[in-house]
Amino acid sequence: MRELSKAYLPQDYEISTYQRWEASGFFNPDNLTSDGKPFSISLPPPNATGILHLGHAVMLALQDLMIRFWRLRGRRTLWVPGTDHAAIATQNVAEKKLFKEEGKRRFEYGRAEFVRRVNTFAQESRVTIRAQIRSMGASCDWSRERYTLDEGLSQAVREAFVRMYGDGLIYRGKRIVNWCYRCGTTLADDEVEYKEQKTKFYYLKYGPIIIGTARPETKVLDKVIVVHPDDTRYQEYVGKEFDVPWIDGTVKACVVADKVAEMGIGTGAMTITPAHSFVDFELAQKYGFEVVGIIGQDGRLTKNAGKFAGLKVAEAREKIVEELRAKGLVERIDEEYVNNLSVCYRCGTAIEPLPSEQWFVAVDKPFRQGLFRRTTLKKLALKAVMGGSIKVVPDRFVKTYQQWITNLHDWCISRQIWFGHRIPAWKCGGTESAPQLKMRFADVVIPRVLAGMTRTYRIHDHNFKIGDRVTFENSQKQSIFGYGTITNIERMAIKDIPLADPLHKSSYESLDELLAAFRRHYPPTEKITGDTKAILYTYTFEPKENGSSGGDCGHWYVTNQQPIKLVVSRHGLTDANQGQIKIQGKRETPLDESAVERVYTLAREIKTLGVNAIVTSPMVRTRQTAEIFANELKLSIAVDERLRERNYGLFEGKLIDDIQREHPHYYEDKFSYPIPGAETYDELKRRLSGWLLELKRTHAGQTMLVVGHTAMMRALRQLLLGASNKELSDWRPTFGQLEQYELVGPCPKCGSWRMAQDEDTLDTWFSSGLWTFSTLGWPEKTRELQAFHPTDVLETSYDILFFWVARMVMMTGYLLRDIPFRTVYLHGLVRDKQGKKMSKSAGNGIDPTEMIEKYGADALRLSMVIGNTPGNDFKLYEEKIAGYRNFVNKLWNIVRFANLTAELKVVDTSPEPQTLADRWILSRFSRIASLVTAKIEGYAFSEAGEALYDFTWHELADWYLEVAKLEGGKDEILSYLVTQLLKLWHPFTPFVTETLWQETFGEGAGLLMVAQWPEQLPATNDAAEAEFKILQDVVTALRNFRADNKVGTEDLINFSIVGKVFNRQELELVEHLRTKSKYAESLQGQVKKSIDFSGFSLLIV
RNA sequence: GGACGCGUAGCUCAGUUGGUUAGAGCGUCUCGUUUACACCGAGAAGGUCCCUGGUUCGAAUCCAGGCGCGUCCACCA
Repeated sequence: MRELSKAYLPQDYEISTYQRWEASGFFNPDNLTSDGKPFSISLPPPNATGILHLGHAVMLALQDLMIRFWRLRGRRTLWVPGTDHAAIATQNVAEKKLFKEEGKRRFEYGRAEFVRRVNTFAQESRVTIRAQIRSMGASCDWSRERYTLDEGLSQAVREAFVRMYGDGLIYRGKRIVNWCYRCGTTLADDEVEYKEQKTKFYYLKYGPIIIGTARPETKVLDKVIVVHPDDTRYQEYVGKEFDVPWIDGTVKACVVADKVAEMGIGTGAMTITPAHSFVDFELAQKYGFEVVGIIGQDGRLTKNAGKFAGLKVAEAREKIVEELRAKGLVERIDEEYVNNLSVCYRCGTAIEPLPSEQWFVAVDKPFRQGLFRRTTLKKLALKAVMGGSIKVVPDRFVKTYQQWITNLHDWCISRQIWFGHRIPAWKCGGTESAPQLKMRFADVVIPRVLAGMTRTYRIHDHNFKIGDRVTFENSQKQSIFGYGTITNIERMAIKDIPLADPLHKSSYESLDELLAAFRRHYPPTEKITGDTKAILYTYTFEPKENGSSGGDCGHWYVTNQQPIKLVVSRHGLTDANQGQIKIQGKRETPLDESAVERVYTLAREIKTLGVNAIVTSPMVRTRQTAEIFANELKLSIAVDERLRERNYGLFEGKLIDDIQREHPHYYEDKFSYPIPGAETYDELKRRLSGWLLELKRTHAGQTMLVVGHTAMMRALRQLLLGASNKELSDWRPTFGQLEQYELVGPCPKCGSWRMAQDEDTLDTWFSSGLWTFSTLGWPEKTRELQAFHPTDVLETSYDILFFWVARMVMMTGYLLRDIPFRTVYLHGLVRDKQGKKMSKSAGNGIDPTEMIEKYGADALRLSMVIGNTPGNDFKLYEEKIAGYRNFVNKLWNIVRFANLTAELKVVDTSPEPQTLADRWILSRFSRIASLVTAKIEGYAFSEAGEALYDFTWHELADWYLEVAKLEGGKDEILSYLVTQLLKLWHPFTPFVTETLWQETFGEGAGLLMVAQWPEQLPATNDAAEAEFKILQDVVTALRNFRADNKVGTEDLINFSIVGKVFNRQELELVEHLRTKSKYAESLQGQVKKSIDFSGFSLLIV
C-alpha cells in the first residue's frame, strides 16, 4: 500500500472515487452479480430550478445510506434519480430571470418561445443538480435518470389522465378556485398559505340588519342574508324580502336561515357572495342562488360591479366604503380585526377565490376496480395507510395523513401556466351548428335522455316551445352529449310532484329539498322564496341521433395520443418561361433555377424543425418541391429505405392515378389554383380527411412536412381551423411562409377536425404522483416495473406528505391497484442554530456545496444522519460538520495506524483472540455490528451511527489500539477489524471508507461498495468484557490519581492490588496505558490512597 | 376549534418495550507533543431529566393535570 497522508484530504479522493464507482456500473442493479431480492427507492426529484440545498442533502444522505446498506447486504438495489419540472416554481424563477436579463414578460415571448426558454433554463439547472447529487456520493443509477417532462413520463401523464377521465374521475367543472392573479393561475388548496394580518372589519347596515364583513368590495351584488336558524335576533326576518338601499342602488334582499352562520361571529348575520367565497358558493349551490363574479382574473372588478368596474380590489374597497359612508350605511368599523389572509405559496400575492371552469380530480366519486370492488380515491388512499399496507416512520404521521385525506376536496388540477404537461384534452371547435338552447342534465339522467325515454322537470320557464331544438349538456362535466327536440311541455304545481321520483332515481325528504334540488339543477333568474307557489315544467324530448350533425360540437376529446404536428409549405417551383403551358402529366417546362435555390434554402430552415416525414400532393411542381425537401432532409427521414418510401409521398403510386382520374383539372390547371367549385372543394376536403386519418394512424406524435398547392392548403386550413369560405378565398399562401398546425381529430362525436387543445397545463403534482412507476416505464409493462415496483422506501421531508405522498398513494392505487412504496420514511426540516427554517431570504442557509469543499461529503453526511431522528426537525451549523470532519479523520488515522503496525489483508472470518484485549474487542465489535444492522433495518440511522461512532473512537481507537501498541502481533485481528469496520461505515461515509479500502487492500480486493456486509460475527464474551472493564477502571483510577494530585509526568506511581489477582499480561497493560505506574506485590511506605472496587481494592503509594 | 411534536449539562441533542452511578458532541477548565491522528490524548467541572400528582419494589421513560415553546389542518362573514 501507498503511505497515507497524516490527515484525510477529501478533495484529493472524492471525485475520482465517485468516477470509479460510476464506471464500475454497480449503481445499476443489472450489473450486480448477486441474484438477491430487489430493493428500490425513487429519488424525490429535486426541482429543475436553482440549486441543491440542505434539504436535498439530507435526503440524499439518508437514501444513499439505505441503498448502500442493502447493496452490501446483497440486494439488487435500484435508486432512480431524476428532476421535477416543478411547473409554477420553475416558470416563476425563469420568468424573473428573463425579465432581469431581457426586460420581457412571458406574453411578449409567446407561448412556444417562452416554454423553450424556460426549458433551456431548466436543462441548465439539471446539469448543476446532477453534479451536486454526485458530489454527495449518491449511488443512484444514472442510466435510468428521468425528468418529469421526458416523453416517457409525459406519455404516462396522458395515459393516467385519459384513464381517469374515462372513469369519470377527472371532470371539468365550474367551481370556486384559489386564484393568484400575479401568477395568473389557479392553485390547489394546499398551495395556499395563510398569513395573519390586522385589517378593518366593517359593520354595515343592510336593510334592518347589520352585517359584518372584512371585504365590502365583494358585496356589491349581495342579495341574500344568512342567519343561524336558532338566532332569536333575526327570527322575524327569516323568509322575508326587503328592498335594501345598497352600494349600487336598491336591491331586493331576502333572509335565509342556515347553520353555517355562526351566531358569535360579527353580528351573526352575513350576506353571501357566492362567487368569491367557498362557503358562500356551497350555500348558493344548496339553495340555487346565482353566482355572479365581481372580481376578475386580472385582480380587478368586473363589469358586474357597475360603476366600480376596472378598479383594483384595494381601490375598490376604499371607493365602496366611501359610497357606503355617504349613504349612511356604515354602522362602525373595527380597526383591530385580525384575520388570516390567504396568499400564494409561490409569490405571496393575496389569493382571490373566483368561479372558474377547471379540471378536477373527483376524490369521492365511486369507481369500479376489477369486477366487484367499488371504491373512491379517498377510500383507497385511506385504506393503503390505515390498513397497514404502507408503513409510516414515524407512525404518528398516520394520524395526520388520515385527517388530511378525510377532509380532502376535489383536487383542481388545471393550471393557467405554460410550463408543464399540457392537458391532453381537445375541444371540438365552435358551436356553430349546435343548437343555441341548452338543456342541462345530471349524470344519472343522461342514459334516459339518450334513449328518448326521459322527461325532466324545471322550476323555471325557459320559454322553450314545442319543436325547439336543444343541446343536451352534462351539468357536471359541462360537456355536450347530444341534441334533441322538445316534444311536449306540461305544467304542474309543485305539490303534485311525488317526493320519490323514480324517473330521476332520487327521493326527497321534503318539498324544500325538492325545490332546492331543482334550483341547484338550474338556478332560476327570478328568486323563489318559501311562500311562492312554484310551477314545475315537464319537458319531454326526442333525442337526435348522437354525433350525426357533423358540425363542431364542443365535445371534449381526451386522448393519450400526441397530436401530429403539421408544417405546411406551399410548393416553391416555377417555370422558367411562364407563358408556355404544357399539360399531359409529364413536365417538359424547364425550372426557374433561382426558385430551385429558394426551395433549398427553405429546406435547410425546415430541417431545424425536426420533421419525421413528408407528404405531398401529386401535382407536378408540388411534388418536385417535395422531392427537393426530401432530398435535403433525408437524414431526418427514417433510415430504413422501405419506411422512407412510405413516409415520402402518401399520394404517390396508390392515390395519384385516382386523383388524376377523378379530378383532371387539378393537374391541368397548374399555374393558378382558384378554389374549385363547392362540389370539388368538398371532395378535396373529404380526401384530405381520409388522408389525415391515415396519417393519424401511422404518424402519431410526429412532425410532418406537408407540401401543397394553394387549394390543398386552403382546404387543410379550413379543416383544421374552420375559417369560412370567404375568409379562405382571401387567404393566399406564399412560398417561404410555413403554416403550422396540430392535428388530433377528428372529433369522435361529430367528426370535425377543428380541435383546439386546452391551453392549460397540469398541476405539477399530477405527474409527481406517478413518479414511482412512470420512471420505471409505465404504462408499458416493463421488466423494471415488475422487479422494482412497489418501491421499498419513500424517503422524504414530512412537509410534502400531503402534496406528494398522498397523491402518489391515490394515483398508484387507481392506476396500478397497488401501493407506490412499502414504507414512508419522513425526515424533518433542516434548521439553523436558532431553530429558524433555513432560507435564502433570511440569509441563514448553509450551502452544501461549500461545506463539501471545506469538510468533505462524508462529514456533511454524518452531520445530517447522526442526531437526525425521523419526523423531527434538526439543527445544523458549521461547527457540527467540522466535528464530524474530525471523526472522519480519526477513522482515517485508525486505518493508517493499523497499516503501519500490521500487514493488512481482507479478513472476513473472525480470527482466534490471543489476549484479554482481543477477546474484549471482538466481543464488542460483534455487539456493535449486530446493533448497527438492526438499527439501520429499523430506520434508526442516527442511533446506528452514534453507536458505531462511539465504538470506533472510544473503544477501538482509545483502548484497543493503545493495547495493540503494547502487545503486538495483531495482524489478523487488525485486518479483521479494519475490513469489517470499513463495511459498517460505508453506508454513512462512502468516500473515506472506499478510499481506505482501496489504499489498504489494493486492486485485488474489488470495490468496498459491493463487498459483503458482516453477517457471521464472532461470539460475544461477557466475561472478557467484564474483565476488561475492570482493567479500564483501574487504569482510569490511576490516571485520575495523577491528575487530582498533580503528580508530574516524570514521577512513577506505585500501586498494588488487594483482593484480586491480575496476571502479568494485564498488569503490563495497566502499567503502560498512559498511567506511568509500577505494580508491586506489597507496598513500601505510606498508602496515599485506597480505591475500592467491587471485590478488590487499589492501593497507591 | 382539531391534531401532533418538543421541554434532559452553558449550547445542540441521544436516551424504542420502566431497571445499576442519566450519555455524546461543541464550549469551559487542568494537564500532556508518547513510533496513527493537535481535525489529537489524559482528566475535571457542569443535571430538581419543565412543574404537580398518580401507577410501581423502582419513573427522564407509563398515566392524569398544568406551564412554556413549536408545527400542521380547519375556520376566519
